[in-house]
Amino acid sequence: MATIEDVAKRAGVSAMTVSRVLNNSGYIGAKTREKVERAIEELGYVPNALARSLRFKTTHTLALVLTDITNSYFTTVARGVEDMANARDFTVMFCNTDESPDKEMKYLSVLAQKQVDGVLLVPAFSSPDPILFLKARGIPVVVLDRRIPVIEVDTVRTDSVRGAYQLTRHLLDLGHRRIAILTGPVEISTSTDRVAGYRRALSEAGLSEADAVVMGGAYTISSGYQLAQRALALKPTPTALFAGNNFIAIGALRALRDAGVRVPEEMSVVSFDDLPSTTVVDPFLTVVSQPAYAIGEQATSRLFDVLAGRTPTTSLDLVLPAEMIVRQSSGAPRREDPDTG
Amino acid sequence: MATIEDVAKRAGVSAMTVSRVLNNSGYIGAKTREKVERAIEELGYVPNALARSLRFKTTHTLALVLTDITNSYFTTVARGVEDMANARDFTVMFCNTDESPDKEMKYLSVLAQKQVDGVLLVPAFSSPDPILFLKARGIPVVVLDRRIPVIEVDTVRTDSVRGAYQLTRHLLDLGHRRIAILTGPVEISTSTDRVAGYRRALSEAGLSEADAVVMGGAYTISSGYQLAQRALALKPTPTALFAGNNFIAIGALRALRDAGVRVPEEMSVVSFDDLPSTTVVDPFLTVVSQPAYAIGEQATSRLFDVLAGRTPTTSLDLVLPAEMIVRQSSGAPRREDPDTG
DNA sequence: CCTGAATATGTTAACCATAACCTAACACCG
DNA sequence: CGGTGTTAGGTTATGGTTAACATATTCAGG
Repeated sequence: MATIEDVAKRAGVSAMTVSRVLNNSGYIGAKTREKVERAIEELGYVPNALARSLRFKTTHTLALVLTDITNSYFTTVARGVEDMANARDFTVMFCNTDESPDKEMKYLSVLAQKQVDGVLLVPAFSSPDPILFLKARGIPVVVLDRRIPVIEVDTVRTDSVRGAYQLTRHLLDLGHRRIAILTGPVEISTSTDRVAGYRRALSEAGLSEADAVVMGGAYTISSGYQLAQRALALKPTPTALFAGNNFIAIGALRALRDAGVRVPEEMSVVSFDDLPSTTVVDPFLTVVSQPAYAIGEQATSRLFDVLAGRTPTTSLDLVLPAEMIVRQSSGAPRREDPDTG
Repeated sequence: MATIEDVAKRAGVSAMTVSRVLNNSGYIGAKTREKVERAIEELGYVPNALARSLRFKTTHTLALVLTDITNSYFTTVARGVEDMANARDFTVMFCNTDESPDKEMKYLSVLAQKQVDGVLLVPAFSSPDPILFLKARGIPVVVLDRRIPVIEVDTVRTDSVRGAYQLTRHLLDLGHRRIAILTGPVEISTSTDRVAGYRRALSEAGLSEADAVVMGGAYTISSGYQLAQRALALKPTPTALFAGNNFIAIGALRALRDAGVRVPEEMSVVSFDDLPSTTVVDPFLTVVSQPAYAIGEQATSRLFDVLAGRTPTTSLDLVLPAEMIVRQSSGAPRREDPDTG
């Protein structure tokens, strides 16, 4: 790779003159400019961004640290981040933590070393440590998707409470009274928020604490499968299942298929998170759809505000609304005596 | 962010001594080491990778340039790349080109500036220019998914010819004789290869050139929808559709649904690319499944070989086999006089 | 013809980390 | 006790770019 010095030699000028041509700064004679431009062309020179970054203390690079890019929800978030970053001539590094706090910290350390200008973080865990680590090193962070309790940090997320409330309310309106919620890890805010919305809807409908059926597992297909199996074994059996995310929904639907339980005739199913429209011919699942792309965009936009020094005194907690989409997987419960399993 | 000089001052030693502690090189007294380690701890110091990279001419960073991370196939490729890179302590920058050669070149220029150690490229177009650009700057490239004609470059891809042959053969074995292939842009090697495999199967089955129904569009859902509509309007109407990728398959299935054509009773459908198992409850589509994760892994592994100087004289063209999975979307054609539409 | 502003280009130092080289103290040997 | 090797640490220069400063040329106006 040619350096600015190589270009300078070839053009018969000093490196500084080449720099001026490159950055259009200061005075440059017309002939000199031409000579320099020719030399740049001939050598295929591109400036070394490392050297620039070392001087200017900015790398024009962001990092997106998430749990698993393979989850279509995060894929879309990532796309929103990348588009917004690209529009400002930033590039994005991406890192999968697989929900491992260890992997997360390792990545954050590497990212700090690589001097990224900012980090977009989907925390693996509800610990303030990763945030503190970044703040201690002056690296701006925006947390996506999940809340981090205790600590002050910019956050962009979906209104899980309201989304869960809406879905539960929808089921209640259809006549369901025994609704099981199959949710992710209890330590993660999305889980607790969705359970909170679910409980709120139940209590508003006059149901008691005892009517709530909360089953916690992980945000995975296999967990969804197992939770649904356990829900089917309950007496009285729930008439509706509320899946805490798309993976749990897929797992639950498979469990129902394997158990020969028809949806929605024998069991209604609703889910937080839609399935990607690019992989489904005929959307069937009643869902609350998260504004994944917008979350990526908004979080990145906030990060740029912080980078530009446009930082209001208070930290942001941007809560975007989810959209409920009623489809065929939810219907009225079967007409039976509601008190017999 | 603290620098090595800050640490040195705090520990009362020179920067070089700190460097020796960090890299475990040279002699260090036990007390000195302790003092330095304490200072590092207290300041939360992490070494500046930019400065190191500037000296060592390696950034431990790769770039993955692809068309759209939102396509589940590429998401999985990306995951394969990231896992392999992470195992060697490399980070990955990702870039969506949206099949635009312009965007692609802009990204490559930025990546060259940022001194990435290597590029994994899913080319937007069958032009050698991007490869030449990188090679001129001494940046190793591995091309994924698609062939680039004319030029010598390492490539890792699926055996499109054979995969398409298998799918076509499968339809022929079921008794289909009028099979339409709905494919992507004719300039992209995956399209031409899949059409080639399709044609080979037809001709082996004793069908003539005139029996081939090749319809080219784009690798998008809307293109799949339109192509299927046009296929339905043909006389004689095909009895089977071969979708060139997953998006085309989804579009085609939607067109069939909207036209009230049942699959597989009235129309068999097969597809190159599977749909992600994480979004489908009950896989239905007969497909050839690409080893997406392995493609990402293998390509990255090859890149590391090149970086390590383990470069055989000849360039690699690694062609991984696709796996045919027969499901319910393909069946025997309806028993009619095969010569009347 | 001289002065000062405008134009054009070069030199030095800094960003941060470290390889290569250099200095100094000490232990051990004959 | 001088010589030599080991241990422990510092100094300088380098990597590529550019801000700040310095120098040199040109030109207009008095």
